Amino acid sequence: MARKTGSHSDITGPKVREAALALFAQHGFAAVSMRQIAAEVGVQAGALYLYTKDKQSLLYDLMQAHMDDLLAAWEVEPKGDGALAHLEAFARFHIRFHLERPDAVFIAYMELRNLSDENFAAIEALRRRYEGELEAILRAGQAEGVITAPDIRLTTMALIAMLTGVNTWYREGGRLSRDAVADIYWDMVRGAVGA
Amino acid sequence: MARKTGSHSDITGPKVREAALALFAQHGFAAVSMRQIAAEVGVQAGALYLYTKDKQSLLYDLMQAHMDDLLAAWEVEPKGDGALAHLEAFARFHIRFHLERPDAVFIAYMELRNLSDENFAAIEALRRRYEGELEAILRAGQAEGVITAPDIRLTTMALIAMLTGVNTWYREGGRLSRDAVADIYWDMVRGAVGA
DNA sequence: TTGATTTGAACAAGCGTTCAGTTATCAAGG
DNA sequence: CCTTGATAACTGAACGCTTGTTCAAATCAA
Repeated sequence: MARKTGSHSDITGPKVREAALALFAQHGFAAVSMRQIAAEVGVQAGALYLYTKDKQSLLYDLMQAHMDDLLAAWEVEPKGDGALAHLEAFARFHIRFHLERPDAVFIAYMELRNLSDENFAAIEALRRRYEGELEAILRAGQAEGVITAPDIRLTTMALIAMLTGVNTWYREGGRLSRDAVADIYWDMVRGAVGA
Repeated sequence: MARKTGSHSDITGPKVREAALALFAQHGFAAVSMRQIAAEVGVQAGALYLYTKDKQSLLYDLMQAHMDDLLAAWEVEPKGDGALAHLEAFARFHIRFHLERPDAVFIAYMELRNLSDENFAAIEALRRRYEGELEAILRAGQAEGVITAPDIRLTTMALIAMLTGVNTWYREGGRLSRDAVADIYWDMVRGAVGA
């Protein structure tokens, strides 16, 4: 039976994932060794295998948890009435959510090629589900006649790239607050879809 | 005196860079070994060191060559009259140039963290020069009163992210031709800057 | 005492890089 | 046209180190 209090595994487990997340984001999955992760946690390399099957699973678990968080958070996000309000909610949500966890976002975009085939397929499916959310909003907007876009699928990809791009340059404590950035990006999104 | 014809180094040198480009793009810099590159070229690992100082320089040379190509190609690109024509030229050029060399683009975006500090600074400087080109166009457009953007620097980053994003989903022989994609993206760019 | 947790050493394999030695290629001389 | 000598191009083995992973033994908390 698992120990309730004072159990180290309840502490070490999360610490392993946190350390792996930070190190993978900084140096890249392939460039980080299990010994580096272990050192960050304060443990010997062998102990990591009590918390992960292998290095590949460690990466996959991080990415999967991130995508699950993303989809779950969007599901409960207030969305307002009408396609345009829906679109604004999505843009603001996307920027906020991604700026709150830059390491996980970085890994989810950069380390796809280090996943095994099955793991890659699983993550890709989650990503497509998220893209599908935006795509549905745009189609609704088209049906309502509040947006004009010649190719919804293309617009979806363009908007996601633009919004995710914030992570590449935004620095905490910089010129603009997150809300100010979201305001400006929402304006650009609206313009791009002709609304 | 260097031999003129039949010299293998004139062939092997480029082959090394081509193989490294393809392998780095597919698996990532850190995940590719010198022996893998050598095998792709059809040579033993030691022979690579006749063509590159070390693995790090190989990466840097690829990225530098790519950025130089980019800046040189934009310099000679016909740009039309007025800021709006200029902006359209940039958008179409960016998409075309990037779609023509997806491997180099991928590496230039994904492997920055595997560069040494000096090499990173050098590549970043080139990237900023390119971003500066777009930024200057947007400022001119603002001065001419043909675009409306509350923050030019932000708009620059947003547009570049959106345009570069094409590389993540475009597949040769897909639904849309490159020109069709460029048409649609140019429409979105124009909308995003309120023109 | 029990069982979860961690150590520390070991494993075979692979890493980037170097270098003495071998092979291939061309220019010059006969 | 053939041989020779020079050198560019490359091999193959070796260097010291690091890699992911396993596991018997030690340590720890309850």
